[in-house]
Amino acid sequence: MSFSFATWNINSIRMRAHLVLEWLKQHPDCQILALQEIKCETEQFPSLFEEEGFHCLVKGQKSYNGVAFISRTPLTLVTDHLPGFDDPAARYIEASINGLTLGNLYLPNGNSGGEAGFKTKISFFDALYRRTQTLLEAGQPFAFIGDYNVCPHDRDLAPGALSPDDALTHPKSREGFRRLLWAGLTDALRALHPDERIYSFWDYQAAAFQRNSGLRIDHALLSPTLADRLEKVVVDREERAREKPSDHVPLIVTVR
DNA sequence: ATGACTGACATCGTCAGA
Repeated sequence: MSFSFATWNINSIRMRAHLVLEWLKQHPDCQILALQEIKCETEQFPSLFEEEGFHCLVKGQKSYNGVAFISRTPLTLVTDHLPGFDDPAARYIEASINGLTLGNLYLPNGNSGGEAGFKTKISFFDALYRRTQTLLEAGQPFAFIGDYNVCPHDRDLAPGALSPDDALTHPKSREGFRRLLWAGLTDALRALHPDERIYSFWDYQAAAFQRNSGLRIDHALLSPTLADRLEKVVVDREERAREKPSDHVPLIVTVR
């Protein structure tokens, strides 16, 4: 018996609700999908999914950001913000389902807003580190899934895809990610595919997908007992070749 | 040196994304 969950930065749920619904129908084994950048207020989240029998938890805001879960079975809201991250942006929602806790996160990009913008990114990492400690102490299996806006290692980006001083490869961003690994979490994709060139994002510009000039910035970090149950990780690259796609593709994790 | 793609908006140029 296995359990699958997925994460997908959708870049506007209102523009791509049909893509998400089709994807859910094509992936009947995926129990729960975490979305980022829904780019709408909570009340504007498409009713389509509940009409189709799905259960949704949404934390939205006007214009930007916003995160949501779409689930085949009922799920329980744990929190709609990251404790200790003092910012009104809708970038985190946490739910429990079948004894598993899932944190759905959208980390700040960190390239805009100057020094303060980058600081916000680092303070999100600090709060996520503290959340990791809290959940580790609670002892339940958990995962943090979402758009981390970090290429953890040089093999996680195509050569030349970013300028050398980009916030996505900044040493402080990478340190924020590595601290979560030091705390005991497992990068699910790298646990099973340590060296493969796998990306989850391709820019809309300059034919980035055609040139495979991509980034691996969408990640699933697993708690120790969940990592022990890890079976499979798939990045659904095909989704980027569709009509009017998101610039990110889904990442699907299967555990026993 | 510039513009490139896309989405949202108290839209028709500007900001944010990564």
